[in-house]
Amino acid sequence: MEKEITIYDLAKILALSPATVSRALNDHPAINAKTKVLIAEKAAELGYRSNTFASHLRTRKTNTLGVIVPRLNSNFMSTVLAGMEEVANNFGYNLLISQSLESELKEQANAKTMFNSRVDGLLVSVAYDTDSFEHFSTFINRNIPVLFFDRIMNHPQCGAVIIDNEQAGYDATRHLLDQGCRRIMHVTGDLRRNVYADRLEGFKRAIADQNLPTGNRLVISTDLSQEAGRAIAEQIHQMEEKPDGLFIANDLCAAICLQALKERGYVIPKDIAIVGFNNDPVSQVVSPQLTTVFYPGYQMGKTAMTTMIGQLNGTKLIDHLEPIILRSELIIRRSSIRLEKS
Amino acid sequence: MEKEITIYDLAKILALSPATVSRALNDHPAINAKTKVLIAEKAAELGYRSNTFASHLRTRKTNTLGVIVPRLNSNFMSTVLAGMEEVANNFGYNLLISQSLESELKEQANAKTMFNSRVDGLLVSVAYDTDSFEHFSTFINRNIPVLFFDRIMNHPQCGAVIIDNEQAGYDATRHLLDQGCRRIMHVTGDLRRNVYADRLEGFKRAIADQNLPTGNRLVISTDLSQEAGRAIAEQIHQMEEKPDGLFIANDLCAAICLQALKERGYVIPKDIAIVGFNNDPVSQVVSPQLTTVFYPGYQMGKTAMTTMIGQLNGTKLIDHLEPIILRSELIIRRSSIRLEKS
DNA sequence: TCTTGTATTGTAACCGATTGCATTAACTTG
DNA sequence: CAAGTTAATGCAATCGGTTACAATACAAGA
Repeated sequence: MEKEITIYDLAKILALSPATVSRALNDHPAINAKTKVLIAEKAAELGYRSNTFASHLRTRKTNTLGVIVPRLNSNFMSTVLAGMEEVANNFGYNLLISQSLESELKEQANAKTMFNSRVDGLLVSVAYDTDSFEHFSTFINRNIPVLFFDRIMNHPQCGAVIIDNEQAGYDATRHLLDQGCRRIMHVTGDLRRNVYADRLEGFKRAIADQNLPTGNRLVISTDLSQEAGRAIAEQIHQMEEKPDGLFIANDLCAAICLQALKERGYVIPKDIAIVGFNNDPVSQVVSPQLTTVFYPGYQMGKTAMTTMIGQLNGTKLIDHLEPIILRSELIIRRSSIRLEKS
Repeated sequence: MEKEITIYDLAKILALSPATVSRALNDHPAINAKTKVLIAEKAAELGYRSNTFASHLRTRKTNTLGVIVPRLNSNFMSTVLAGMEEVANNFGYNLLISQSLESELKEQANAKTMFNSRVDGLLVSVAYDTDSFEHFSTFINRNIPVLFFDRIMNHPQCGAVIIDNEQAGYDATRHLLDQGCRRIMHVTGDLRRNVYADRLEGFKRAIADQNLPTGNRLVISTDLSQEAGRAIAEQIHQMEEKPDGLFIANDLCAAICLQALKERGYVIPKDIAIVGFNNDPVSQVVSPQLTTVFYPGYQMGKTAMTTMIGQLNGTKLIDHLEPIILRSELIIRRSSIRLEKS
């Protein structure tokens, strides 16, 4: 079990040439079926494993895909990754995963690492504060496919997998309106990110549909952190005209806010109805349980990876790059129910 | 920006030999400082990037480390990974991350992939149901270092980074006892895993210290899932002699259980005091907030990675493999406070 | 001046798999 | 039976760095 054995060893033992061994192992049609079996058996017996570096060096393919996400520690992201991994594994691809920790700088560094590792493709959900596209152009210029998911950048040569955030924002807001809310506040993230900008659009459309004022006074852009949740509660507490509905674009932030509001004596949902986003486990743990939007993470991961691999194999056309839109769904729980169903 | 340039190109342009270029780029001492600068500048100018495969093929090192974790989607794990990534990046290592999803089979498949990718080292937190060590021996046999963290396997040739779970279990239980609990139930995971077995030991020691019976009737082994949390609440509800304290080895499970108990009319902590484990964000979102044990995830990731890289560089002795024990800390919150401090 | 030492650079053989271009053997066909 | 096919295998160059072992140049010491 010590020395690594190569196709040359196999060739020598079987009195064949390395070329034949190589072809046999790759199931090349020109090789006799019996020879293939013979070689395969010997390879298994001796514990042969292909040296991927020699192979990559020669073929100029790494069978490795890079994935850059803002953070790993959300239920959503790790579910996405599980989906990606499943598909990637099935197709014999490895995943090089890294987190940008919501910083463009780190994201650039990660991209550079991926580039130097010569990934065959890159899947990205961009950081909070990313403005530049430059660290991705590097890939585009070398014809390495880049696919965005969830938090996307618009670029004609990049694919994208998303949910319909505008519609989800609309549905969430509409639900609050249906529950009788007339003064709805929306807490969102960085509006450079499509997910937040789109949800805001949906929010505005729902408000406008009811002929209510759509001013920006009730829209607050934060980093959606736990601290932000607390700060929002405090801010509401200080307001003269308090909102009666609250749509927060992140469950954990919403849950913390909900709790902080309760501590200040507000009754949820009577005083303020709340809707979150993502269907994170926390949404089921707060009381009252949080109404939220289900995000199909696993599906998103699978779809993104399938698309990427399809593109690499040339199965999918490279120029057909309409974003792929997955379905999300409003999950209604007690934090927003003010009217019993008639 | 199209063609990849190599050290041969650089050599030709600068009228030097490839060997000199290679050495210069690797900062070899034998190369004249001025030559180095010259080469470095030209390399930068032309956008040269080293072909890692050629390099790996020759050096038989991949500069890639494998990480296998049960799941990515816990606050704890992603924090650990962030710590690992930081250190790995600093030392120029890449990370190949995969999740076993708590299944030994998947873990074995992951290990195999890692092996075939020729990782220089492997960091593992083992799955729930892993019994066999075989998929790790493969590495040991080839002298590839394996380091366990958090959920470890005992093996003389493997390093380990853990917290003192026994002590943490003791502290948690002791706290409940100090709050007047006399009938404490412990909900734990698979006892083949050190983290759960050790916490149970601590639990038993604390109970025994008070001369209370340490029978196993009040110890329940589950998968610590959300469903398990609900099931436990139901089970307690059915019991004749109900516990007055509950120590659950996982925050999310504990939070769900707490809520389910509340729904059945129990008052927390008056009827039942509850302590969780991990200091997951959910612990701050339930009400009352959950007493828990802080787990130094980031630190654990950094320590594990530093140890691994030290071993690879030969800085650390390979046979000095005492487990490294990090400090954890009981965080007391309202879910367990029955006696005001005197 | 000749020898020895030091600093710097070059030569060429690897690492292990892949693949275009033969080559050989076996089989058809006229 | 010769010529032409087809099937199976081999030869050798290639991918791009790395590194043991020279080779060269120049300075210092004898």
